[in-house]
Amino acid sequence: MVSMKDIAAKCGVSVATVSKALNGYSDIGKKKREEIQAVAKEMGYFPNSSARALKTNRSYDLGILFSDNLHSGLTHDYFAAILDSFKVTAEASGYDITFTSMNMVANRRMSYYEHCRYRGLDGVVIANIDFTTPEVLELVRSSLPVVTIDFTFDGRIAIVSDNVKGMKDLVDYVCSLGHTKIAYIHGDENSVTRDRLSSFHRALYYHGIAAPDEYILKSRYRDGETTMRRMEELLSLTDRPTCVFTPDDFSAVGAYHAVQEAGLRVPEDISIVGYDGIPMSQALFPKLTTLRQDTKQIGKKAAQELISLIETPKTTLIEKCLIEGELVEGGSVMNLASTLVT
Amino acid sequence: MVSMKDIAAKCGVSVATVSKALNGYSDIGKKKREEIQAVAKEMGYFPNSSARALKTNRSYDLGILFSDNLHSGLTHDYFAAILDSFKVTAEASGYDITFTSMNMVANRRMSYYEHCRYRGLDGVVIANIDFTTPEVLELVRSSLPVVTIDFTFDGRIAIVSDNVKGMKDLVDYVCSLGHTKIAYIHGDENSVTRDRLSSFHRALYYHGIAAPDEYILKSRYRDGETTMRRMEELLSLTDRPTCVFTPDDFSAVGAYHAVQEAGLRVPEDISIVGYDGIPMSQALFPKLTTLRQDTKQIGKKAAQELISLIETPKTTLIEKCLIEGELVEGGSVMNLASTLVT
DNA sequence: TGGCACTACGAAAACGTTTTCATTAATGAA
DNA sequence: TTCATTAATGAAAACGTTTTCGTAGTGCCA
Repeated sequence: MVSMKDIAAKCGVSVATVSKALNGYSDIGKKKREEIQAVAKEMGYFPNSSARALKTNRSYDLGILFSDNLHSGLTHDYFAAILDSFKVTAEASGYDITFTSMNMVANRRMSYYEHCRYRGLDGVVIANIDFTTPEVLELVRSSLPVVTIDFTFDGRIAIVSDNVKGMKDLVDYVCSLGHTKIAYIHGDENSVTRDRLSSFHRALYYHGIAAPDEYILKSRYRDGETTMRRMEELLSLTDRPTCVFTPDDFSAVGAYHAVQEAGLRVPEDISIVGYDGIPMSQALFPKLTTLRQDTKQIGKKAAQELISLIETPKTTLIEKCLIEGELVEGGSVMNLASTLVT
Repeated sequence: MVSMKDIAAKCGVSVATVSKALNGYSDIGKKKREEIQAVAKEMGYFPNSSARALKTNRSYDLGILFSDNLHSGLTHDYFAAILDSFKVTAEASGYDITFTSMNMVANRRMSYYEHCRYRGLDGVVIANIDFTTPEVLELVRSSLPVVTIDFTFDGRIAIVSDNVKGMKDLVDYVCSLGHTKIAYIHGDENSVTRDRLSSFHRALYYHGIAAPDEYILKSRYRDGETTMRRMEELLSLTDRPTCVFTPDDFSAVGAYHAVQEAGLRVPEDISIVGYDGIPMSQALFPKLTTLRQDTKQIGKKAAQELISLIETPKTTLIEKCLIEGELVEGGSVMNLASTLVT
């Protein structure tokens, strides 16, 4: 590895001069600076991030904390898409990305926070994880720059998909097609679910509709099996809903299954809507009507805010950023209104 | 940040002693060692990876080089699953994972190789990328420990999904169900495609079948649209195949579409098989018959081999590791044999 | 000519480790 | 008691940077 010392020797200057020349300091003569830069390029010099980080306490490396559980972080379409976008934005700003885990180091399991300190990460983005564990709380309460996704902490920047508006849009759409008997199979209890559920009820209320208790069932996110069983329960009701909301696109497939098993059709016999707008949703028959979350924007915004927090903390507003999604009109919701009219 | 110096001061020993005690050297008295370790834990000491890396030239950080193209790396189910498994195995061995990109540093765009040197990565795994670009070749030809996935370089360890056996299994299965008119819409030209295509022809040959030219069409991986159009061409043939192989599960959906648009049914009118075995494939109607690639094993093996290459290079065999997949029997292939018998 | 303000550069310390080698203390043998 | 051996510890250099501060050199003005 060619170091500044080598360049200094070759140019007959000091290491300090090389450092300044390469970093564009103004107190090095133009001629000498250009000579040094030329030699550096010619010798194939590259800085050593460890040495630099050691001295400056800046690593230009961001941590991402995703669920440690096997097969729920990277293989989760929604979060994978966010991560992808986050990565693109961060890299464009000169930052690298490292996964934050609870590795072993020095014969001891490190907590997330300890891991970040160990690696000298400049900041962390947290997503898709149980935000209530002590390890996550330790990290969130630390002095490290942190941005959370789809979860809000006091005094921390949060990038949140606008579930309230998203759900309202879906309800408005479904109602506009004449549905009044609308059920909701929702996901696990958490803040996202709470937002969607209350928005669901409120939006219905504005349309003068109240969903009976037996129309509100609990499943789990990305769990097609459970959602299928809940769907079966709904189908067996004497007063069956005309439209069913599912936790997400993936579990909506379970609902499709249940309908088919019962010898019925989507949307002729019953309508189904999803949530997320992952590519798969538009590969189903019929295409799923769903709410596409703006993963690209969420990831980009998260990176921008985190970097802003790192580089210009004083001028960075600590706030909750709502990112709106977009309704995707598939063919899984029947138009009851036009049926009546015709 | 509490450093070894602080511990040394508190224990009244030298920094060298602290370092050795913490790293379990045998030439520190048991009593003193334990005392130092206790104080370190009490003071919340954690090593500084930058300082350590600077001194030892070992970062315990692995690079992963995935496609830089937006929406084709992380959001690609197959590679996301491999990465997930790689991450789990690497972290269990005390390694962190950093994305390798072509970031800007020191006013210059770094190549992949330069980036690895800059970060002092101990090794890199390369996957899902155009292996023929100069930047990738530079990396592969460098002295860095490298493991490639689904691509073979001379003198480099490669972890490769066994496409030859996988395709053979699929063909054998389909033939065992009585199919003889079998088409293959294959993906872009690359080594994976070549393996599958030649295995397809050879397996058919063993069954005494030769696929006519018009049964071999070219589409692209993960491209439902194009695959749909190819499927339409096949459906319009006077001598239509009874079974069609698609590039992968995702594009198989396009084939499903084409069949439906033509007013036909899968598998009654035409059979379809996919490749990959991603979760989505089992959410289709009917469930797709496909070959599930063992992503968990591929990722795990890649991590194991890479770490072995780093830690014990002399005893590490440079070889191509074939990972077998598993046939997933969905409902998308019609049993022509039993139809005849019954 | 002396004084002053710049400009351009270098010496050296520091960041937190690891590791070599020397040194001291303790132990055992004679 | 003395010498040799082993065990335990520390001093110091080194890794590759950044950054502070000092110092020559230069030009300018009075």
